[in-house]
Amino acid sequence: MSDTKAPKPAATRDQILDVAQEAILAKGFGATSIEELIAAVGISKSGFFYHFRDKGELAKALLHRYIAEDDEIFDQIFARADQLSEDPLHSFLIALKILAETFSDLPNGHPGCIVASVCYHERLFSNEVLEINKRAVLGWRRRFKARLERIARIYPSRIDVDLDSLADMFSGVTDGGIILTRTLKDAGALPKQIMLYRDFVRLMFSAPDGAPAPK
Amino acid sequence: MSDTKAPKPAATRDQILDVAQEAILAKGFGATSIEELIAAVGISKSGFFYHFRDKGELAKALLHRYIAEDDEIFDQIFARADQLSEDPLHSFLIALKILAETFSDLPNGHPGCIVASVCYHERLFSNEVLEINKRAVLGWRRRFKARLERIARIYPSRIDVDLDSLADMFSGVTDGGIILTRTLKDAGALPKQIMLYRDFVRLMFSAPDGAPAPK
DNA sequence: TGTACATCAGTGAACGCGCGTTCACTGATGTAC
DNA sequence: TGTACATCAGTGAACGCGCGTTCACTGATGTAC
Repeated sequence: MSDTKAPKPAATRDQILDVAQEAILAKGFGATSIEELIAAVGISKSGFFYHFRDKGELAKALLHRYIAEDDEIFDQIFARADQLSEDPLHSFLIALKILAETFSDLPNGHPGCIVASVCYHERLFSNEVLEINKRAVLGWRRRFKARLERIARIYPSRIDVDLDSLADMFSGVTDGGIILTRTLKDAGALPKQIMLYRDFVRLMFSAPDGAPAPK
Repeated sequence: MSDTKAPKPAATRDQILDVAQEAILAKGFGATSIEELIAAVGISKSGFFYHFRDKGELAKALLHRYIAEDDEIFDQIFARADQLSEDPLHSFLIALKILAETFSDLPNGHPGCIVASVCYHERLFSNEVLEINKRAVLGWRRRFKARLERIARIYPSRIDVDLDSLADMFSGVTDGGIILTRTLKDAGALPKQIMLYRDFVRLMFSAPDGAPAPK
């Protein structure tokens, strides 16, 4: 169930996951064959089935890895933002800025979101995988909602808003921004969308004169 | 090149497109077989190839149809909103409300966006199809930007914002909202996200006291 | 009105390839005593 | 230190099925004269 942390990095397995992720984000799960993965990694087909019982287990492992990496990025960025400001609103705005810059630095734009890919292939996956996907989005909601609640406790909001939805909006804007970036072939689209989300939060919790102000 | 409008509705062709759209949004293009489509429609495989030269042409036709239907919905909703208010901001806010309600009325949530699906299968498609996809997003940008410009001419904006990106944000929030709806299995997620986008626009162009006000 | 031909909307059979999966096996390394 | 066994990280061959595509053909309807 849980990914046991191997002491050795199991390089081959990770290589399979790497090429699988790239291929799946560009062609979809159904159009990505085991054959092409092993050709890229340089192992035999049986080598693949040594690491994964079947193709579905590859999907599950990919999703687990993606979510874990994502969580780590958020942990780091929020920790850094908290170092830079103790004010919850300012820290949140800093974190969003860092995030936008992080995405800006990817030369070809964000490579794509596995969670979004899974959701557009849902009939191919077991309920277990779909549940993992759902829990990932709920995890991001929890993370962002906690920040927004700390802000709302200090700053009066200019409008009445459901913090669950506002937290979800980050995931939505990001996944939507990735689609914009890929469709328009414009690496700048995603960071701009995140900065707009940031503008929204700033505007919502700012004093009427436009500048965010503590109570 | 252009879809010639057949006088007869060519029922079989549309049936193929219907079942193809449903399957592709749920499993992806690569995992959707011609075999299953003809089984659902009740024709032979050769019948399929009478209507579409190959599988790629099916994708192109699907995308064309989706974009055309989408444009028609926007035309109708914006026309209705313009009937209800002559003020560009109020009309825009009304249109977004109607849109959110339209999506709310879909009992199982939005069935999915073909443009997003294509973007997550880009390596499966010709440059021609990817260009059609891009033009669709640019078309939505143009449509929303025109509205936003009319608003910005009358209402002072509380923050400096790029109207292209703000227009794109609608597409992004919608595509992101669809992913939220599907992943969380919560039909309400998409309308809530659209209402948040609406809040953002309202807040941005409102007078400092919170209520939108003409100049 | 009759006849010839064209077009429309398909059918049926066959093709070769690549897919995911299984199975019996293997050589290198690790562990117990 | 030597030996026996277990585990790890794979190999190689074979499987049967379903895939997209092609080809020659067909019966019903439309059009020209």
